[in-house]
Amino acid sequence: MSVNRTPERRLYQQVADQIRRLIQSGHFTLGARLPAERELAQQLGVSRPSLREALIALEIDGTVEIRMGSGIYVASNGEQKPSPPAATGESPVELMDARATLEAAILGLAAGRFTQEALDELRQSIEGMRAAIEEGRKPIEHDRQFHLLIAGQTGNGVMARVVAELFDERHSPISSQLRAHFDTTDNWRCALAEHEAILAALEMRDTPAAQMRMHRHLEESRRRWIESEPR
Amino acid sequence: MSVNRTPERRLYQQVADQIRRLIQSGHFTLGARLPAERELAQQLGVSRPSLREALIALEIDGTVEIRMGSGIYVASNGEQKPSPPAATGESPVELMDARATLEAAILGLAAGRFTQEALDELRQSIEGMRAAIEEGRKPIEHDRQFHLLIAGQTGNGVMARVVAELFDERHSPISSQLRAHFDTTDNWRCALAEHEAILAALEMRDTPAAQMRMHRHLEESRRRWIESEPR
DNA sequence: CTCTAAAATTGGCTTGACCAATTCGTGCGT
DNA sequence: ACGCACGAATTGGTCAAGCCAATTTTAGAG
Repeated sequence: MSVNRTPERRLYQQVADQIRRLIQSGHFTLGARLPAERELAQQLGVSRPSLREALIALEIDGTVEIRMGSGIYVASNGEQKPSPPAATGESPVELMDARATLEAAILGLAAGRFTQEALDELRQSIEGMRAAIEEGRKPIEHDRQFHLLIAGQTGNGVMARVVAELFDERHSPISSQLRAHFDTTDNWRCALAEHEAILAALEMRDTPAAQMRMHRHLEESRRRWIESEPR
Repeated sequence: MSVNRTPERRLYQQVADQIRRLIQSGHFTLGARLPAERELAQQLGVSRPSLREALIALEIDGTVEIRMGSGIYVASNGEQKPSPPAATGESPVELMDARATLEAAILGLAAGRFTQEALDELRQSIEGMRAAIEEGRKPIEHDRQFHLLIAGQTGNGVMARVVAELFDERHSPISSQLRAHFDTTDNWRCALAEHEAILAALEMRDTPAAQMRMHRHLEESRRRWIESEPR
């Protein structure tokens, strides 16, 4: 059962795939211990360092569990990570709805923590956005900064990361290319006005209003996105 | 700039983290080529096979791009996949706080959409969890199913994916390994009771109570996780 | 039958070597 | 002076062998 080597992929990837196939086919059962490194390398016809590289890939994706001195075990059900997240199959509607719900909740947490300095940073982001629009540029970075400044006020890196990831999905190079005509000056002006409304609510310490406005901003952004969809 | 070796983690993980830190600090800029393998191994004070193992981890998570004969390049913006939480310095506290806020918000959206069938599925998940606990097994899959059934009620794939990803970070193979003694039967019984309380609130159509209980469940889970941290 | 210690087995990491792909430098021709 | 081709150098890919450390297994003594 040697590895069928092909030049297109690195050997560790091919070995890792071979081991995954052996697990999926039942040759190695869940929870069972694999042959020792030296034995498995020999069976697969590769060197021990190459096998170790493959095992690292399998450890990272949760397929196996490696215990020094004991052996390599097929991870039990539930420890394997799901397939890498891909925005394929997920519509812009779902993405923007999720952002609306999640960012409104995050804003609710962050609202009580805004210092004057943080409000000033939001103001600067808005002014930068305004200047970019007037120069005919796309203020994507200012848009991103605005959302991340808010998420950052929670002091929670996980929330900030989730907001950043969802924002980047909204503005991934592929989705941006497919909707180049979406980024009109009028649409950015609308977004700017919505950011200003959010900041005004924060300055008034009106958390419910800020949340409602953030929710509305993202629903409006969704509408602008959908309406730009080619027909 | 040698790697500060610690016995708790594999050397390749420590080397990969060190390289990530060098990138984040600007020592290696985006798009730039890293020193050659032999040079970098020497700088970090490890062997070349150990460095290669680290590079595989970095290749898998999208941090670097490896080109045979040419070199190792820091992936440009947009190519980097989200980092595993341990690598980004995100604490379990932040992860669980984020889950508490986000899943309570998602539950608020989902609460009005629960059919009797969906409530029955939640009940089945709880019964399966109870049976697993009584058999001395870790009901991780039932735990995951419970949270994903709720997120799935929103009909929004993005929300479901975010919940799944955050759940899997909580239960990644690495974090599970480091806290093997966390998964006690008593702790799982507490989690089961909390799941039951959430379901009871949903059955009573009491959305605020369901949200409050979900929030409390995840804060309790965080407390159980933190208290299991070795001192 | 139990316990302890040694041996064996296992993974972790290193050194060193050779192969293959890419890049760079040099020399020659136009 | 520029372009092209070829060889050298540099780069990553893979391998063999060895030693260290943790865990498991086995054998012997009580």
